[in-house]
Amino acid sequence: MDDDLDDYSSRVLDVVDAIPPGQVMSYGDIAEYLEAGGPRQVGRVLASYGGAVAWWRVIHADGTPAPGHDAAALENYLAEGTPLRAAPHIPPGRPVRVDLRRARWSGQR
DNA sequence: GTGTTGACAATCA
DNA sequence: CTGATTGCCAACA
Repeated sequence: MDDDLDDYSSRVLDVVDAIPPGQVMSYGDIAEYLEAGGPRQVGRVLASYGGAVAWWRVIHADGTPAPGHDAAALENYLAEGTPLRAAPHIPPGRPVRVDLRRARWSGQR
């Protein structure tokens, strides 16, 4: 089955896929959780193979979603019930911000 | 082998 | 809050 991915990439995708709805993890958190690589490596993996996982559940340490489709991420957050730190009416030019205070998932809870 | 780039993070101004 | 700077780690030319 899908052993085409590297060991590290497979692990990252596994963690992202393990994030429950309504929760999110920052790139650095995933790297720390895996005790390997760094936030940049996690971003690289998602940029290459993230199309198979809920990449919108992986965001920056500031609470801002990844580029490419921030609007899609917002739709997902509203659908999943992710704690956002902004009104449902987001005017253009306003970066979406997730309430990491509550949405941060420690891989265990 | 060296230099640059990148879906990052933390600190300082 | 925004912008600039530095550090970290791996992939890529």
